[in-house]
Amino acid sequence: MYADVVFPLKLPPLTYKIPANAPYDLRGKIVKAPLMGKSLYGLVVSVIGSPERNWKNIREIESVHQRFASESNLSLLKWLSDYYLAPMGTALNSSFFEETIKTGGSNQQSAVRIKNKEQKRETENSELSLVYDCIKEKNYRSFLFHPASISQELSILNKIMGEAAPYMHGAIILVPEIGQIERLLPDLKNIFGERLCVLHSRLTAKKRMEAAAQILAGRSDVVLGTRSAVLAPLKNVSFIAVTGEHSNSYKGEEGLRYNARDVAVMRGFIEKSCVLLSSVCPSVESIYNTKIGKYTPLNANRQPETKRPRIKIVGANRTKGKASTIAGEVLKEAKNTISKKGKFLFLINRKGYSLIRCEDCGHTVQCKKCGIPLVFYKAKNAVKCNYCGLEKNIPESCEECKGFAMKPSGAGTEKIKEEVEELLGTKTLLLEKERSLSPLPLTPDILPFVVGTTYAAKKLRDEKFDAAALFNIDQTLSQPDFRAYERTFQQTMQIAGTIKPDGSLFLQTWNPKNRILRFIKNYDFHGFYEHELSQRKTIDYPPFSKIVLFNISYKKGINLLDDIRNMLEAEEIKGLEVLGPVEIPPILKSYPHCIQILLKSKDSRILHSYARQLLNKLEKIKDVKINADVDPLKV
DNA sequence: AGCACGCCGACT
DNA sequence: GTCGGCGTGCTC
Repeated sequence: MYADVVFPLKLPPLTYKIPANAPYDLRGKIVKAPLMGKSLYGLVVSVIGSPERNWKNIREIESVHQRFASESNLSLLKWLSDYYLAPMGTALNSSFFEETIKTGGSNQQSAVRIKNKEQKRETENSELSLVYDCIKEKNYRSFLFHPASISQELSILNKIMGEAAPYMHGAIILVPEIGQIERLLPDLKNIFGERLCVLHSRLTAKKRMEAAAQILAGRSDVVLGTRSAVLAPLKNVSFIAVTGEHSNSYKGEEGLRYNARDVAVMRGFIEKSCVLLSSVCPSVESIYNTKIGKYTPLNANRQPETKRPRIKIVGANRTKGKASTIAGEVLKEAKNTISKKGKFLFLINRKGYSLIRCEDCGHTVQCKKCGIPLVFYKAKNAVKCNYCGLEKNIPESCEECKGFAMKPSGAGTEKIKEEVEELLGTKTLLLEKERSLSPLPLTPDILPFVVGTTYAAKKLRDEKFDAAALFNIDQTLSQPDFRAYERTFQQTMQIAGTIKPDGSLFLQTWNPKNRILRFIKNYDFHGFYEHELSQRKTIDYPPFSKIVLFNISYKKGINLLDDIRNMLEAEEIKGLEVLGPVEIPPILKSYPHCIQILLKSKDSRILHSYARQLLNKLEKIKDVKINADVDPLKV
């Protein structure tokens, strides 16, 4: 008998001989086996009668250890590897396997103690009884809850957890960012006590190991954490919550590029658990999934419309020359706010002072290597590439038309700061990612004006402002990505959430008539989703199709582009659309060239089988690095 | 992940 | 001439 063993390395399962005296049920157990002259821990994923191929030297498993994976865990592992086009070892590596091995693997199972607080139960005739039933009876079902506010989102979650605690066996609660763990921790600690453990990427190796050991030993069966916690090594899972389900943070950009929200749904399906997705601004994709019956909407629990800040669309100053970037109406409101000792937030998603543009031909100075605009920093009197770090003097003449009319154009945080200080006679606090590392010099009581990127908005989430102005909404809307409108809508809703309910949010734009801005202004979720879905349908983009993005990084350009084009054209597959190949700016250092291919199909099986084939072919080419991204966020 | 092999720069 | 840098490839 032979066993397929997966190691936590970038490798597919490897075949080993099972020693005669080995226990019978090896599947899911940890074994020690020789690999490259060393002895390594791996996971048995299947037991087979004979090896798949005649390997020259099949070696024997050295020792058998504790169980790591249940049947469900193995199914999930397999799915992760298939779906995200990664070797199984990569999937295992993301699944707390190393942490388990290093703890020495305590094997004893202590019974889960359930705090059985007798709480008065109002007869629940709301939709929530669907959720409770689903948890109690171990049925798979995914729900989508669209609360009116973050506090409502969290209070529903607490209510469910409190109610279902006695019959919940295994639960995962996901938050998009580490900072949001704090908000849920006290209440969950109160409900679950010792059953609760926290899991996120910034835990020390030791703490992560401790958490893994607690979970594996069955002492912890409720896990609160970020993205990676969706793969917590729980034996049973009866409830998975994904808060802020629209968040981009759930998608990984390296290693196994999984989307924790989608993994949550799949894990729920495999484990027969209740999955609750929630967001104050759900993703278009999730809304679509409620429309096709994949998710069950929870509408009745949405509170009646709460008061929200007024959103005002303001046209940008059209007069050329001396006119300020900040529109008169915004300035007036800012003055008004400061006179009342209120707090005003200026937001612009561009660092530095401005860009440099040729007034003759309209060309913007760009980084030749990265193909993105160079940012002008006034204090340094230099332009800088925020991507590769290149810094140089402002070019005297235009590289396109050779003219000499190079002028600052557009605005960044520095320029807004300069204008605010000049026009309102007040100091401002500049809050940017690199500039002010924690602890923040946060004194908005003294400095009512804060200028920053949207990073500032995140940092200041719990700081309620009387009013805010957003300057770069046109740029966000016009990003060359099919999700640009969705992101703009979500970001703006998020910013609106940081303003007092009776306050105002100003959106300064060159196109006040833009349809998306109307949806935003009116908090018209329904209208926005309908509009966006119809747009996506006409161009056949997600959620009406599935996509996989390939990045092929390579060193020296013999005609790889032509080779790949020929390779793709050789076989045309029905129901599959191939966009590219196109040259794009390099993404890996030491690989000066990059080619991109986008695969798109309505049928995810066609898409995946072709993507896997293509990946195998591309990996055979020498001196290339292939990166496959399934369900990419940025296209 | 580690470990071997291989191809260009610094140097006893 | 060699030593050694890391960049690349392989592991049943």
